[in-house]
Amino acid sequence: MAVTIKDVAKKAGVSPSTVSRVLSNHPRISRETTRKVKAIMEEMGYHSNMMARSLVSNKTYTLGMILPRPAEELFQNHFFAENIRGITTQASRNGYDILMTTGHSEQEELAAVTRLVKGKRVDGVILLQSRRNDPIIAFLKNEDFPFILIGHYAQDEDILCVDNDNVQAAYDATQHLIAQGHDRIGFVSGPPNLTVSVDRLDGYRRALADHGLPMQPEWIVEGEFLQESGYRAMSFFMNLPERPTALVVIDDLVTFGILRGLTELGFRVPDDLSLVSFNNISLTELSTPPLSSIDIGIYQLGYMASQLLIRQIQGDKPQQSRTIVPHRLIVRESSLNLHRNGAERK
Amino acid sequence: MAVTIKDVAKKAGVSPSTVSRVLSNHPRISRETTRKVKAIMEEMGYHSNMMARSLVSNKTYTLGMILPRPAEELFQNHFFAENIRGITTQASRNGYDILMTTGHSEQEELAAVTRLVKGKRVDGVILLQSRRNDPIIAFLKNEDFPFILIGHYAQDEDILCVDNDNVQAAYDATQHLIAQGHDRIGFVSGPPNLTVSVDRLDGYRRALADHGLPMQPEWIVEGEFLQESGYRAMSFFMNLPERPTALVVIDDLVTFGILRGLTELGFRVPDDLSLVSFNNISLTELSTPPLSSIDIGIYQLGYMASQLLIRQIQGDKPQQSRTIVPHRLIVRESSLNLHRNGAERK
DNA sequence: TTCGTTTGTTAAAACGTTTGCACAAACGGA
DNA sequence: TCCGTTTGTGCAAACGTTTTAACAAACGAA
Repeated sequence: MAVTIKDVAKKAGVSPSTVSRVLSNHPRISRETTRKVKAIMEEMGYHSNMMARSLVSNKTYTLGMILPRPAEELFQNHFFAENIRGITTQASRNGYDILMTTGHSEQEELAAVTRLVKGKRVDGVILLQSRRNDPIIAFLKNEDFPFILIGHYAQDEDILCVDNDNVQAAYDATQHLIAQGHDRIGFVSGPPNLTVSVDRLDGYRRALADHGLPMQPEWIVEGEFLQESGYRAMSFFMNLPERPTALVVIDDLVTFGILRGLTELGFRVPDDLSLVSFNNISLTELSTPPLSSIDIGIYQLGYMASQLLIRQIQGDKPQQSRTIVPHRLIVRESSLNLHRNGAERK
Repeated sequence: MAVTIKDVAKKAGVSPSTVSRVLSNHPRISRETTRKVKAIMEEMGYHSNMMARSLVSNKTYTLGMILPRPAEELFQNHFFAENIRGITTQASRNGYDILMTTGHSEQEELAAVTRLVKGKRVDGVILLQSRRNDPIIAFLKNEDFPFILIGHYAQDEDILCVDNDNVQAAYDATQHLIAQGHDRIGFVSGPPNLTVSVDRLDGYRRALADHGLPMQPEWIVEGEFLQESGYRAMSFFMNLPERPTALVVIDDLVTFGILRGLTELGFRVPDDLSLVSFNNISLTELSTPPLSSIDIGIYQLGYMASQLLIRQIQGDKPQQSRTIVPHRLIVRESSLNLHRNGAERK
């Protein structure tokens, strides 16, 4: 049916091996043969069969990726497109494709990875998130299969990963609010089993401590990466006898929930409550008021992950296992102390 | 290295062919043999090598997908995650994976598809968008390779696709505004070479005609699927001596641009200008005011595309080539005539 | 002239499956 | 008892590559 290496060989009057070597730029092939074979490949419309090729070479030029399951999805959503774009851009630049799968339960996810790895469908795997005691990480590590994690794995710091310095990022956010004159700052966190929640909470605590501000345990609220969590956190805070005047929020989406609640109750941002959150998704600048947010370089996280994984596949072991993508605080109206610039708040 | 069918065969005391048949549930294999072989596969941790398998069977159980290029990206962004989620969910339910590639130019995109198709890496292709005279469509059609388009291709109605009835959707949007008492309705369109722009403009025109409202050519503005386009359209409209009182807008993102501009200039929505747009991305309900939008079922578009493509691959030719995913107008504050309910506008 | 080296090519095995064909054993009807 | 059919299994070819080892030819130095 399709044109094979044999067809080309026959027409060119050479052996299949020669054609294969032309394909892989073997140094021992003469200029004349190369020219002739290439011309005939062109003429016959030859394209090499990837399946046959990778069967023998044991390489697929494909990276695997597990899509997050519905539960975590909302968090990933905005993150997602941008992150994937980074991953695929860099991958394709190196001649790699991306293979995506999903699983509808933790078990199915593991089965999917197993299939990709054991079935030799991919050369490496990119993990978009990790849970505590992640069985997928255990499996990949045990198989000694190349993989990279976006984020990091507190239980094993030896794992190749691309991450932000979330402690510092939260520190910066908190410090920014302090600099605006706030001394009653709350924190809206995410699920406590995610490293990202732990890290950011830590940064918040350190900033308070370094500036001699007291830590109020009731000013720390946990939730999901969902709008509703923000809404709930908002009503909790606004019903306290002693309210915070500013919040550091784990995710922009949560902040949208807070904002909506505040608007409904007639509170104003930043006057009644200042807000800084994380991720800097595109909508933060469209909201009213525009939201201050920490840009964590989502595209770059994906981009670097691809790059480092491909390097590792090609045998280029990186020096350190953790690569940090820099973050940047984008100050917008939601945390600007417009009306009482620098003045202390009563 | 890895466990092969031969290893299993040897240990089970049968031939490789028998093992292979156990794998594919061949009817002629005895219950006893099946049991034994499966036990041994389990014990040895056997997983079949996909490359070898698809080399001979000529099937990959993989669907290909080309990511839209940077230029179109912003439009796709919100669309994207949701759409992909639909595609992969349904694909994985049928045992298919998704292979993604990108190209940085039209030529590279075509090369990528060629590689996937000719290299036998995928069983079918999903196209997320189409341009006029799309060379990819021409190629796939010429190769008689299974593919499906999300959207439709005006130049060839015979192509398998999943689409919305965009004419009707725009009709509904326009009619809704008319029902709110508007008789001066403008339209903000997208790039004129995209079918979606043409269809929606058409629906808008028909609705006006059916209700006896005159068409003002200067009330139709073209742009990109970008915020900035909205901003520009807004200043154009608001500077007209005779302004429209409502707009139908091709995409939610464009509406965000309009909204921002209006807010800057001190205009209010819906009082000074009512707005209805398309796609109903998650942020429409978070904006102030919340935006009326036509929900086009992005997830379902992806879901159906997967399903129909897989059916076609498996030889199940569908009756009609075009499948319509229903749309739904979600009315929110941006088009509700709150203060003068039903009253005619002067 | 001789022989070691370089250059260009090929034959054949291997990668891990699937599948058409052959064949033996078991079965069942006459 | 005989023979046609069904049932269960194995042999070997095929899928389209890559790659090792071998070899012939050309070359160049002694």
